[in-house]
Amino acid sequence: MTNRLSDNQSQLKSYIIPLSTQNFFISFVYMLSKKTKYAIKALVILGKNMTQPPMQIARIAEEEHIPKKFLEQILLDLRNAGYLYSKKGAGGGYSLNKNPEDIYLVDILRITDGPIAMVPCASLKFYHKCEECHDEVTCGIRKAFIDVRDASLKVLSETSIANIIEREKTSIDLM
Amino acid sequence: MTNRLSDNQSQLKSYIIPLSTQNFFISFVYMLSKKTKYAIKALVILGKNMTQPPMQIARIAEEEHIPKKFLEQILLDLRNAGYLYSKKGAGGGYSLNKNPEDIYLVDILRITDGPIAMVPCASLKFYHKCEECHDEVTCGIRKAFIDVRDASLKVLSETSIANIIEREKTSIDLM
DNA sequence: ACTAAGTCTATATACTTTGTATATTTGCAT
DNA sequence: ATGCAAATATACAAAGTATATAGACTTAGT
Repeated sequence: MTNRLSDNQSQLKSYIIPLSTQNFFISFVYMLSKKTKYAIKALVILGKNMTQPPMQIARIAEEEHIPKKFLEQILLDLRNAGYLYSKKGAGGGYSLNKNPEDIYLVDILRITDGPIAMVPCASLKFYHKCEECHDEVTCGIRKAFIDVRDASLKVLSETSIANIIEREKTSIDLM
Repeated sequence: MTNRLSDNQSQLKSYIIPLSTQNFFISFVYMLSKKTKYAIKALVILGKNMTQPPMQIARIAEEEHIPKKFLEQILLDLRNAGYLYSKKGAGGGYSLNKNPEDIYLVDILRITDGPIAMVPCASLKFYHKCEECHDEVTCGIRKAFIDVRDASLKVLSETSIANIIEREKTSIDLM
């Protein structure tokens, strides 16, 4: 095993490819959707608005640079999930239906983007079988991504809208 | 703040929406791409093949039910990144260029899917500014997702192809 | 020289997200 | 009661991306 390796290692030299021919199209798609970003932003701004009358979609859209019609749909989802209160008619608008301390990132993500796990077979709330999978019970990939899910789930379940608002008061330069 | 809340709470009842009208189109897109899944599978099968001669693309494709032409591109990426050794001509094929113990999920993801973080402004290797961001230094969302990134990064940096192969020998029913 | 493999570039297809348009409903204010 | 302000609902258009396929080229073994 190891002699094969060192053999390969030495032969590799002739296979070094110049950077210019590498594929630079990076996929950013498994990242947070704009929908989710907008949702968090709306909840944050409404969380800061707790003592005020309901805030209109138009105003949130303007302040956060979100397309109004798109935001409407997002707020509707959050409302149907019980996180927002809405009032129609003149003087109407949206406000939080829970305390900012009680709205966690994990809840929002599940409403707007769906599963937290990176593979469907590792999802708690949106589980479904991977098509290509030979045997899910022994699948090592699945096990690895269950661990990943647990790690990110922990953070997402501990971070509330209130936390985010609180943290906006301090600066960071750490990365 | 709290009296407004309880007020909202009581008014909510009239706003309960039947499930049937809710949006059931769940986004599965920020999940692992097929490209990455195929990459991991290929590395795993090659990891089990360490003592054998190079394995042909066609064979990997067949065993793992991966479209051959698509797999070609993926293996090429992995090879250009130094993880695979390839040999042309008769008797050619692919083999690992590192020990399975030394190939980590985080490396593979960065080659095939790009960033680990869920927002570009929280990415270590693929950082770029969020367009919509007012002030990155105080952004609470960014801070939260730096924490998420660190959590999943830890697991992805600890899990190697060898770990995955090892774990395939045991069953789990835990979720 | 022939054949078996990987390499490279371009392009087609399908699917999602993102954003827009239009019509409708609800409720406040006068 | 009427008009206006706001949310609700549904459908659809636009843009972008992943996924897959095609074909010509290069390299190496026999």
